[in-house]
Amino acid sequence: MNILIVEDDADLAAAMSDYLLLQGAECDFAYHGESGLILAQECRFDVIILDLMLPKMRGFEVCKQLRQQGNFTPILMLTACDTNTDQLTGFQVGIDDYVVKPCPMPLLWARLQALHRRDQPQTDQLSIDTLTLYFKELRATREGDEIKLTPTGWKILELLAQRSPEVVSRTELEDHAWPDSDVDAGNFNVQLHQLRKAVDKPFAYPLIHTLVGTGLCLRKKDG
Amino acid sequence: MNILIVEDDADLAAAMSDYLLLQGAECDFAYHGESGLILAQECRFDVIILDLMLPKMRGFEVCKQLRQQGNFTPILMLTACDTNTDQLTGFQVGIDDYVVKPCPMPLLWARLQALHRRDQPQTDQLSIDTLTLYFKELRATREGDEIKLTPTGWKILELLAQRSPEVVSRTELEDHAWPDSDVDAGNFNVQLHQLRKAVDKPFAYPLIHTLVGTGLCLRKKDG
DNA sequence: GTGCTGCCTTAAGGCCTTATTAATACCACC
DNA sequence: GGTGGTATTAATAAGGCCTTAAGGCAGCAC
Repeated sequence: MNILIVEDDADLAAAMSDYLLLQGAECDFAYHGESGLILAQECRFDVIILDLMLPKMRGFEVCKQLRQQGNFTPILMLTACDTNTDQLTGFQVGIDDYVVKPCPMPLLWARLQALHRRDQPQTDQLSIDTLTLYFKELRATREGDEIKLTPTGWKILELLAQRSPEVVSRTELEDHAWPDSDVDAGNFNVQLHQLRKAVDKPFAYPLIHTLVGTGLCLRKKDG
Repeated sequence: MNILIVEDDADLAAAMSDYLLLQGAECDFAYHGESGLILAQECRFDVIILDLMLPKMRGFEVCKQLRQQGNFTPILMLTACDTNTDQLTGFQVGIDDYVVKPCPMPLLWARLQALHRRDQPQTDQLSIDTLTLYFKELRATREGDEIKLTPTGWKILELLAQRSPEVVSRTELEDHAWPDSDVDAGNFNVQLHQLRKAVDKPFAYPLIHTLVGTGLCLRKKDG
C-alpha cells in the first residue's frame, strides 16, 4: 500500500512510517499542507494520512481542494483536535475517516486497510469490452479465446485492467510489474509490445492505448 | 440512503431512526444477529449499522458471513465495547468503521454518509456546455465526439475547465502547462491555437474566449 | 551434461507525435 | 499610422514510442 503522510511532527511521522513499513506499506511525507497538496496532486496514493493543524495550509483546506479537483484518494484525518465540530467539518469537506491522536498503531493500520479495501475491486473477475481477466487464475480471454500471456505481460495487463478506463503512468506499471528492481525503459517497451501482440493484434480493434507523455490506458475507444 | 440497523436496544434503535429519518434516510431494523443477517442477505442496503453484542449471533459473525457470501455493503459497527482487540477483530472480519457508544447522532450520520459516498461511483468528470472532460482518463469530448488533444493542450484545457467560467491569466496557464520551465509567449500562443483548432473549430460556436490583457476563459457565451 | 523452450533483457534504427522557433498577419486602441 | 497584444502558419527540432533482432538465463526433458 502506498501512503502519503502529511504531518508536521517529524517524530510522529517517523514513528508511523516505521510501523507502516513493517506492515509492508510504502510511505511518502509532506511536512506542511501546501507540499502535501502538491504531492497528492502529482503522485497517486492508495491512502492519505492528513494532520489537521499544519503549517501553511490546514488539513481541511488540503482535502477540500483535492476533492474539488476530482481527487478521491481515501483520506484519514489524524489529529489531536477531538471536538465534534472539527470532526463534522472534516467529513463535510470530504475526509473518509477521522482518528484522534494518540492512536495505537495497529488500530491506525486497521483503519487504513479498511479504507484501502473499499477502494479495491471486490471481484476476482473483470471484463473490459470482450476482454475478461480472471485474477485468481492469472489468465485472460478475449472474445472467449484464451490469451497467451507471459508473467510480466499479465502483471501489466492486471494493473491496466484494475484501473480501467483510467490512465496509468509508465512508472506505475513498471513498479507493478517489476516490484523489486528498476527496469530499463526499452525493456518495458518490448514487454508492452509483446502484450499488445497478444491482446490487441489478433482482434479487430485495440484496447490498449498510448497517451504520449502520460501513460497507457485500457478501454474500448468508441468511434 | 437506505440503512439497516441491527441493534437489540429498542430505545436506541428508535432514537437513531428518528434522527436518520429526519436526515432523509430510510431505516430497517433487526433486533438480533440472525435476523440481521437474513435481512442483509435478502435486501440491498446502502449501509448497515451493526451492534456487536447481539442476541443469537454476535456482530462479528454477521459481518464475517456477509463478506464470505460476497456481500460488501459498508458496515459501521456501533458498540459499547471499546477495547483495541475488539476494534481490530472488527476490521479483520471486514467492517468499514467502528464507532463506540455513545456517539452524538450528527457524528454517526457524518460517518454513515462518508461510507456511502465512497461506495458511489466517483464520476470525476466535468461538463461545460457540450464539452465534457474526463480527468482521470485525460480525454475530452464535445457533442459526444472525442477531441484529440496533445499533452500540453490537455493541461491548458484542464485548468480552464476547473476554473470555468472564471477568467484565468496567461501566466497561470503557462505555469500549469509548463511547471518546470518558463515558456516563450509565442509558444504558448501556438499551443493555444492548436487547442482551439481541436476544441472550437469543428463546432458551431467557440467556448474558449480571449479577454485581452487579462487572460482566457472557458464558457458558453450566450447571445 | 546437452539441447531445448520460453521468457527476460539489451541494443539500435526508424517513425510519428509533439514542442519550439520564427516570421507574418490581424485588430483594437491611442 | 503606430503600438501592444494576439492569431495564424510553416518549418525545424526534439522526444517518446514502436519495432525488430539477437543474446542471456533459467527450467526441463532426455
